[in-house]
Amino acid sequence: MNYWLIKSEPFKWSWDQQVKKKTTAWDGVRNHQAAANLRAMKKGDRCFFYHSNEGKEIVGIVEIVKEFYPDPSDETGKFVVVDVKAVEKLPRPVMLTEMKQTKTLANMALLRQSRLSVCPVSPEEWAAINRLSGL
DNA sequence: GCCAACGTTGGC
DNA sequence: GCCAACGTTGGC
Repeated sequence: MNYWLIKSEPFKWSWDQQVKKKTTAWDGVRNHQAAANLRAMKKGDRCFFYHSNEGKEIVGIVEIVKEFYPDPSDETGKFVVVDVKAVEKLPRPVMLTEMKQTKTLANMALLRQSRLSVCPVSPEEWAAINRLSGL
């Protein structure tokens, strides 16, 4: 199983909305590197759900329930979506500042490339963040 | 509100 | 194909 992190501005789409709707298409990705990550996702993979701008923290975990297919909101037909389902809320959100202070996480794609909205997470990073959150 | 880091567009 | 100008994201 692979691990990922997906970002959303809570004003546009928040964790609470994700929980309420349960399963949704993760649409609107218009960056090729982020899209490549979406294409690499497999059913059953887990993703951290990160609130950008407002919050700047990981709040929950979602699971990939459907692998990539064309983004209905993209007229060019180049970009894709995956379906994600809310799995669990972190016992305690993990803030960006905490991640920056954690040595194991220094090389995280999230920290190195702040603009990338879909990033890979290594198993070590996944475990370290779970530890920070109290899971 | 500012700015760094990118990505994209368009003139040449 | 290069590069300047511009737009966007997201942290601070």
